[in-house]
Amino acid sequence: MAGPVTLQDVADHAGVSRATASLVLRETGRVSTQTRQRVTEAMSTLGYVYNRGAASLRTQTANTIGVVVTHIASPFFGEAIHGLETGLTDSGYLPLLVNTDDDPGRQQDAIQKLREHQVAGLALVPATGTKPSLIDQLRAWNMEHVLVSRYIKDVDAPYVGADDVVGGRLAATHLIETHESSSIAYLGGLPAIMSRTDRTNGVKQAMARHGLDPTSLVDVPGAVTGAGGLELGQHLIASGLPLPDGIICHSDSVAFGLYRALRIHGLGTETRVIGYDNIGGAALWEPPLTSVATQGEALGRRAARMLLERIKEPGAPTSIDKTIPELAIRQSCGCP
Amino acid sequence: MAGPVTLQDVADHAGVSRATASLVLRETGRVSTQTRQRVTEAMSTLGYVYNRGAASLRTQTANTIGVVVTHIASPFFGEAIHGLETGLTDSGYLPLLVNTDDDPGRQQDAIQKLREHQVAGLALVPATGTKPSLIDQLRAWNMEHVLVSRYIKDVDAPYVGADDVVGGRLAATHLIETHESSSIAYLGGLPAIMSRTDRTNGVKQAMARHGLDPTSLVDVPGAVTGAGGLELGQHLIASGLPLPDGIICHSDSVAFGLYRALRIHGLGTETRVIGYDNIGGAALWEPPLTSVATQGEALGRRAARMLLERIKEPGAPTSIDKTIPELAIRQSCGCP
DNA sequence: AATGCTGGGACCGGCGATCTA
DNA sequence: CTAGATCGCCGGTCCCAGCAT
Repeated sequence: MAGPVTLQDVADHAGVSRATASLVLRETGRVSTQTRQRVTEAMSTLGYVYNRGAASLRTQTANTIGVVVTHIASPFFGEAIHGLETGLTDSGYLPLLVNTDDDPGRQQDAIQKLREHQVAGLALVPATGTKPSLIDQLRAWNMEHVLVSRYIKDVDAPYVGADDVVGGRLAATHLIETHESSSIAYLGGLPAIMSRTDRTNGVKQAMARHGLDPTSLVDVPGAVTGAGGLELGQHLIASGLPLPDGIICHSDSVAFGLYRALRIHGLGTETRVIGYDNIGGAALWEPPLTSVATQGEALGRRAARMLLERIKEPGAPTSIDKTIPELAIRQSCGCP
Repeated sequence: MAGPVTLQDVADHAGVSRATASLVLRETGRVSTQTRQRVTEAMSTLGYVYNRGAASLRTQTANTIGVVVTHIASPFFGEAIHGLETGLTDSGYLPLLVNTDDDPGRQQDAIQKLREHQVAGLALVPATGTKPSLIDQLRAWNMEHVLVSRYIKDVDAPYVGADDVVGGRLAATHLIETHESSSIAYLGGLPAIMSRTDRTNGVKQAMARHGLDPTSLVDVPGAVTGAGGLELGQHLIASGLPLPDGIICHSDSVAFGLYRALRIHGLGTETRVIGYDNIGGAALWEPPLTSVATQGEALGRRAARMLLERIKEPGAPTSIDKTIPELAIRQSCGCP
């Protein structure tokens, strides 16, 4: 009646010792078929449930992974988390999920908590303003970790993400080569994050290669959300300056917001727009949104794989996995 | 060097017993200020980390909650998970997240795993085809649970969701009263889920009340995704029948897909559309999408609250929390 | 004698090195 | 050499006894 069924109960019921029951449980060691069967039977008749916490305590290993994310509800991170979850559970791990709302303080608290839970590793989308010392801490704590989708300047840490320089270049090159854009804007994204710097650098590279002045890039940082895109779009229009020929948005959501702003002012078809991440909704947008495909779900799966490899091989050198994105060309860029 | 710092190490360093150190840790019992300080100091100089697993083993209580979801990356569940995570972490709990892809088998596996982790409770979006016996099991296992956003027919279980009958009625009433729709379709959503039945019933109620034949409802079940909406929309158009005056979609994503289908055939403004859930992107859509607001994030927070209450008071009677949704009126329904 | 603090040691539920028949 | 048993251990928690005031 009272308390859970323990391995001792199973052993008693089967007339063997705890140790033997444990061997049966883990399908290891040498146990006769008869004994094995008796134990297995006892387990099911008693309704035994393995206590992973007790085992973890003894073996000093956990099968949980901390997943710390800045914006749990954003479409892109939704896809990335999906891939991460798949990769982890496929290997018998379980993610402990925490949202930081991009606040380094909450991030620190979260990591502390996860440490108390003795997670086997940490997949981290670092909040803007994360100090390099965090990585030093993680290393000092022997906490295996992988940064996902955002990295920290001049810090040597395992990383999985898209190659954002290429992403920016791809988008700009298409606008310039195919659509003869001569003035370009980059809209949205917090200025402090490296992926934004990389992308704008990629854009500038493309501009320079095609004889455009890179300093002419209209660089408008801001939130990464749809609301952010709307606001930035309103600003851009209200500035009174002529609209850039091509606008590259920091995310598809920003592009959606931008379109709302354009439409409010009857400018829905006045410029060419490219989004970023190619989330599921991009293809349904009107006009169907051309977007730099970073493949969130695959990215999440790769992050899981890298993290699990590092857990298996703790001494491994830090590896960087920057996938080359592709441009999903649709109509918002002006293509027919 | 070897192994983690334990409470014993802290006690030794501070010159007290483990028990005393433990009292300091938990800020309970009577410990002199001096002793407390010495212990606290020892903890920080040694870099002590609380081992929650060990504590959980002894106290037979966990502070993790299983969160089992059908579609981790869908915008609506993203918002709901966000609220859930907020509610849980605010109370010192941590969510163990598992995705089922709407597969009851994977769901069963997931719950088994979570049981082995001795989670304190379970927030479950039941996969379609979940048998009522699952709830019996949960009860027999003394596993506190709350169903989120989907419930199971004729099963008495704690539930947090929107009142879908009202939701359906709200949408249909608006189409009929304000826009004089006389033919209505309900698009998307798996036929087996109760929330869909509730919504279509609400729609039929509204039709009957306004002198329309409820059996004339064009009922088109299907996937809840944007791709699903696109496919169903294509079908609807290809059927050659005249387009219904008003189309209520099972989710905003379905509505997005439907619009793509309409636009492919140049019918983008030929009917009135209402979505469901009012996700963040609905307001940005062209035309801005009228949608039944179920408030995913608040729903998640309420689910967390109910679950935590049940954990605190295990004997409590099952409560049902059906929030009355509101209609977020924009332009897709034909409003100016 | 009562009160306030601290120490000893038995747990929780598995694991695994060592030992026995 | 094999099937199986013994028992201490992982790192906290908490009851109970002890000791100082």
